[in-house]
Amino acid sequence: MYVSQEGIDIATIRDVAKLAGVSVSTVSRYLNKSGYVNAETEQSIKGAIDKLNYAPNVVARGLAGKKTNTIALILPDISNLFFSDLARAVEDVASTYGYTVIFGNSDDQGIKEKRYIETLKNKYIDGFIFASNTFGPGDAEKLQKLGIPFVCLDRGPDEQTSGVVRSKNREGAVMAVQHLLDIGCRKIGHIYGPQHLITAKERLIGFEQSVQSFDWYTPTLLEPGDFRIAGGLEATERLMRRHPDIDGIFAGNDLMAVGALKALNRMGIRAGEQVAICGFDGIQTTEITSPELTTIAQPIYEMGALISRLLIKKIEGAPVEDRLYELDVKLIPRDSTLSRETLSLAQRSLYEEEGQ
Amino acid sequence: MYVSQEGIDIATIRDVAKLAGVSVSTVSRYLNKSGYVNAETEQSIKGAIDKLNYAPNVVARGLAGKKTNTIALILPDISNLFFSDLARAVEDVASTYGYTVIFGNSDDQGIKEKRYIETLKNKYIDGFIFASNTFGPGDAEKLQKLGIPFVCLDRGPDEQTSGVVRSKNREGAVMAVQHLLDIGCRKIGHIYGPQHLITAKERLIGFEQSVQSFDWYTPTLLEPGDFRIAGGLEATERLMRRHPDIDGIFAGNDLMAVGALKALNRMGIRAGEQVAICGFDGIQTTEITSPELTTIAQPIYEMGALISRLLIKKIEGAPVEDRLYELDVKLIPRDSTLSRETLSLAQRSLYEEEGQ
DNA sequence: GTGAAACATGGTACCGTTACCACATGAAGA
DNA sequence: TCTTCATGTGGTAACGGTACCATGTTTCAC
Repeated sequence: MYVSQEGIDIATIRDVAKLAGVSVSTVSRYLNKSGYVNAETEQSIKGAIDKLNYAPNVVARGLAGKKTNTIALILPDISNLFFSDLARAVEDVASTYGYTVIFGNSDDQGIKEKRYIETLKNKYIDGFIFASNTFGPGDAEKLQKLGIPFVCLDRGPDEQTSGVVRSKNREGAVMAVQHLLDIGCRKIGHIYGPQHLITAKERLIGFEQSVQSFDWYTPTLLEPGDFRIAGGLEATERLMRRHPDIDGIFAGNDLMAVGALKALNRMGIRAGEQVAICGFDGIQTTEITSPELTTIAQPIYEMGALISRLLIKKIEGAPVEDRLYELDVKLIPRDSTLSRETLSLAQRSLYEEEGQ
Repeated sequence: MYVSQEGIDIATIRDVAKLAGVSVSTVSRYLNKSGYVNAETEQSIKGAIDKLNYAPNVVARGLAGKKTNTIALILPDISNLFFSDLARAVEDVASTYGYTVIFGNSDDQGIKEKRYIETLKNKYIDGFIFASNTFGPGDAEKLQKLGIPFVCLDRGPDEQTSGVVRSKNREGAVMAVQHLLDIGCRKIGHIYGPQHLITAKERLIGFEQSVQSFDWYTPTLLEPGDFRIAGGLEATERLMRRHPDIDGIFAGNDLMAVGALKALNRMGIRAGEQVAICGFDGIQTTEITSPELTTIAQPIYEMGALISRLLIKKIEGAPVEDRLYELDVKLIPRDSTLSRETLSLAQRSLYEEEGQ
């Protein structure tokens, strides 16, 4: 059975003041560099702090100053590869600036999200990062009223009211199609994600933009998916049944691309050779499949780093433009999109690697 | 540029008291159910709270009562699949009990871990979960002195001083070997993880235990890896070069098993048919490879749920045994370990699925 | 009828900081 | 000499709760 020890009392600012022979005000000024402190006094305070191993109580500070050096990261699901990468970046940056990160899983349910906002607002959280898709104008207004800064991933509650970080989804889709065309694809299908997600929508638009002028293009080359493996798998099956002559698939995200890979595998179709596959996101998993997945990589880490830096700047009152920050995506060609040339190249590099 | 709005002042307990026509003490008693409150009084307090949309300030509560309803989860790296799954479970349970979760990435560096402890102890964190491998007796003693409860994943600072949750690693290794033998393997290698990790050590012991009586066994069938994909890949290459007749590999964790798969693939060896592979952990990724990976699955979610439930019980003073909680692992046979029989079974199920 | 126990409520000193104001000193400029 | 201002320090009321103590009223058993 657990028995709390307690007892050990931690030094307070009063203890420091007493030991240093000054007032708490002076110690406080020293700690916050918020006023005059004589050089000698400073030394004796420093000594007292060392001797007592004193560290300011952040809770008391929080109460007095309404600032807790804590930010909240609300995302759909931390166990989702994309978001755990993002979380890592956010925490890295936050801890550099002396902030602590609280996370919450919304499962894209508005109620859960609101619950986090409620709970955390009276914990004096300094700011929020929303990577969740259910964050709406109502929530934004509430936070604004409370004076709590926030930034959003992918989509803001409405343009211009908050910083939004996302990557160039439309442009990425165009790159994907171009790449598929480059390697020789002549009939490309697209598995698109849930259209309430701006990322999915933009990628679909980019795809349509790129292919509509081709005579092989028909809207039945579009197939809905759910941004998950299973959805990608089923969508691919439907798509291939409808258009057995497809030679390229652009999946709206990597997980669906993995599903597509599985589907082709089951159907006995060689992915990368008979049908090329290109995903979107650049999650770690794309390196694990075989063939490895070609993908349009979002700079996930950079996005996380940028978004938390933006938030911290807002919190600390630095000038921050409340606008859309669109980051570049990058094509990472791998074996799931082999052209005749790249095929031979890939094989050559394979030999080289074996020779090491 | 961001301009904090502030202004909107939140109702305090004093506002509630005034509106309800009672004293703050009475409201406080009502809120905490910590004393007598008349039924009528209760109603008017309830009314006032509703009208003012009052919610207690957790920071003030924290200062007064040294309890913040916040726990910290210190893990090596949130972007690691295993730990993000774990984090999900921890947060799920914690939020059920009204707790908020702070996370920190230690990268298995003791210094970072200590830094988190320092930072968080004066945030009046209620308790710690350490999933990090650098948590030592010194840290434990410090927390104990401070009266801050903690629990550990996999390994405690020393037996009996804290709750430790892990799974049956040794037993799992035995299961893995048995499975490989069952499907017909006659020469099995093992890629073991870093031996300062108790999980890696136990799995190695389990492996040795299971194979040492066979005449084909020789210590050169053991190969070190780093618990990551690259390490597993290289280890497999070394292993296969040394023993080209190996027909089964037990990798110390799933990531290394993925590496092994990649290595075999490069060498032109059909994983699952010529050489069987079994991993350990049960991370999501094992379903993504092809062939899909057989693995000894740890009950990751249950482990996370249990560990946070233990911590919360400790925090709330409920009786908790400070002991080792060992959870069962489970063999998940997949295509990377096909026996002749299972091979035919697998193919049959494949046809069935296609027929759907 | 009386004392004890249960019920009900209010006052206020903390919890550990910060922010503001008051005050003192010495140097510089008019 | 008298302001003015930079420097340096201390006192203390917040911040928003909780917890303890004091005070009063009922209720009820003996």
